[in-house]
Amino acid sequence: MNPVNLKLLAQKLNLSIATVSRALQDSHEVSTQTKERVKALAAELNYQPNAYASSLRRNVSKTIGVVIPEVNNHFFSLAINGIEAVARQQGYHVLIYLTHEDHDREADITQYLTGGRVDGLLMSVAASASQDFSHLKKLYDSKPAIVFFDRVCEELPTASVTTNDYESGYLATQHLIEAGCRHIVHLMIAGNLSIGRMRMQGYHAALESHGIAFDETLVVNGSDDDDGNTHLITDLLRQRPEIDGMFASVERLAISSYQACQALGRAIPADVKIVGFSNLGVASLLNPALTTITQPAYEIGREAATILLRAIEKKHPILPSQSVVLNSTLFPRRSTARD
Amino acid sequence: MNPVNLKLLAQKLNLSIATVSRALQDSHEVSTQTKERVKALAAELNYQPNAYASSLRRNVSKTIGVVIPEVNNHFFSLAINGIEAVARQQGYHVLIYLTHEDHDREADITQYLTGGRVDGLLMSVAASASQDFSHLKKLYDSKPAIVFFDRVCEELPTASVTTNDYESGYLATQHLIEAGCRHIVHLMIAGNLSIGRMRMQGYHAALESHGIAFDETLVVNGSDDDDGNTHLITDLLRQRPEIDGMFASVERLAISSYQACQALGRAIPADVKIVGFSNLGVASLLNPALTTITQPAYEIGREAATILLRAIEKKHPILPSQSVVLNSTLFPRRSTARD
DNA sequence: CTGTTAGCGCCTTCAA
DNA sequence: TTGAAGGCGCTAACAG
Repeated sequence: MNPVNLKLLAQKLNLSIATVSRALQDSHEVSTQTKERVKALAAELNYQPNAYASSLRRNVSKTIGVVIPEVNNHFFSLAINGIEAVARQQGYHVLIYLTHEDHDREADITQYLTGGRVDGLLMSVAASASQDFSHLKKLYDSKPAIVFFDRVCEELPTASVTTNDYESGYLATQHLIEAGCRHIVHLMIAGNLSIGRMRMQGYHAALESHGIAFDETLVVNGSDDDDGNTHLITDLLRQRPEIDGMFASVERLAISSYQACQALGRAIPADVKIVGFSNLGVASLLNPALTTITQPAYEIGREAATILLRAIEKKHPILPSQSVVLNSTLFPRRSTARD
Repeated sequence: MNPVNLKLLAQKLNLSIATVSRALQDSHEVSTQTKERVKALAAELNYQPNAYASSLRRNVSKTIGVVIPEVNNHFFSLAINGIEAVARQQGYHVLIYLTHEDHDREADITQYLTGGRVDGLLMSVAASASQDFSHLKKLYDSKPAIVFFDRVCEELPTASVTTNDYESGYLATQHLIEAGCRHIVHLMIAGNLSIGRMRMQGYHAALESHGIAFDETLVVNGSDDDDGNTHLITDLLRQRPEIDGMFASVERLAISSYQACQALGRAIPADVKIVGFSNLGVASLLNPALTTITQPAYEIGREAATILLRAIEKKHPILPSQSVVLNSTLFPRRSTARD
């Protein structure tokens, strides 16, 4: 299969490569006729410019990278949808990398990404126990624009798109308190995540302002082992029958908490009330009492991509002041066909 | 920020670019000492080869593309997980493109992809009404290796990774029949999909072999509008009170069917029994009666990526005979902590 | 309006 | 074992 490149087109048309190139870019300095001729042949031969040659020459790749912990997670899926929509609209390609919450993997990935492969990066950091962000700093120094979303690395002076996590945590907890709960478990994901801290602080503050003592033993650190989490919660519920409420700061923990209650035969919401983060429409179907907090995941993706691409196009650096905080939707009931 | 490239390294080391290049590739024809020197400096300056220059020169990109309808869908999320795992392990990058079930969009995307941007392509075709695969044929002729997964374009002589859809459809329907159902709705996604046809044929055959007449009016073609689907099903259930079973060939239709029953106050499984494809663990939590068929999505992704990358690496063409059919898991109950 | 030329950064003959 | 040179395909000066 002989390659269809500018040289071939030029030969067939008795033109120079440069003219063909210009014609295909609708340059003003090419006669309308030759433009037509060139484009006609290009279409006929199904010419497609070599992206790598072009990237090499112009030093831009029209490609962004998305680095996230998992894709098998409704929040990130929806975010990718938003990212892809914006990228596509602006002619950008999207490379995807999954860290699986692994710090070393994340470091590996960011390492590769310093090679000019991407013009910019959208990132949600892995929930590693370590506080070591040296790989991110290296990446940041190297070149590409970075915008964080949801899970932020606060040590880099760049923009981020997040949700009102503190407030959500506060309201979720307050909701439980107002519903009569006095012994509220906080289910959070292990690791050192900005969002985890914020939600935790909201939980803490809500307890305090309602005169309920913070009980450290009611805080559960989940892992990425769902069954393990369910066991953890089941055991806690068994040992502490006074528990009457749970605030799950991650979707899968909300589901685990639901399963734990089922396993023990404790009724929801009669015995235990649950409020959980969930970006999955179905979760609220599980039980009308499983109150949910939904993040605007798609919009987060769109917003983050928009900020990033704007900066790339205009060659502006990205400043922390461009950060955006969106609001989660609290306590919606998923409408059924009959509402 | 001055770029760290071979030239720079060569200058600093008083070596030629060629030697530096060879040293970094562990070429046999470079002395151990200079290799050390080169690598040391490269590490110190955090040298990262320019991927585009390399791709241009070697005419391989170490990049594969994944073209799927949606990412916000457990099946595809899981598949991507599998794909990414294999790709990463073999040093490949993954570009992602979403068609949103739109034929024109799919054509656009495949058009871009003929430019040598990817060495290969994993694809699950959009559920368009049209039978027009000319864009795929063009792509196929152009160069990159293609492996289809789940949703196949049967007109291209390449490999695919699918599941036993006919059998699943048959067994699902048989399950309902054996449970006493006589008026079984088939909920399928609109469009011209290989998997839809296979599952439909299974449904059809099961009815036939159990002496139940096929009733065309019990086949519902859903769209990608979930609420619309729920309404559609609700209306059907209202008009045809004799309906006692539903087979949903897509996850979201399973959920819609559940919601429709709820809306009408029809008990599951007492009044209506449902069997549905679902790759989402939670779905079976909805109701123990919502029996599920689960595809090995992660393995499908792994398998498809493995076939593709093997072909790329060995520069073998991909043959239809390399196709793989994996088995879905039928009727599992998601185990709870207490099982 | 069109052609010539000079690279982008890298790899790979060929020659020393 | 190393260096010099050419070129992957494309773009962007600079000439004409």
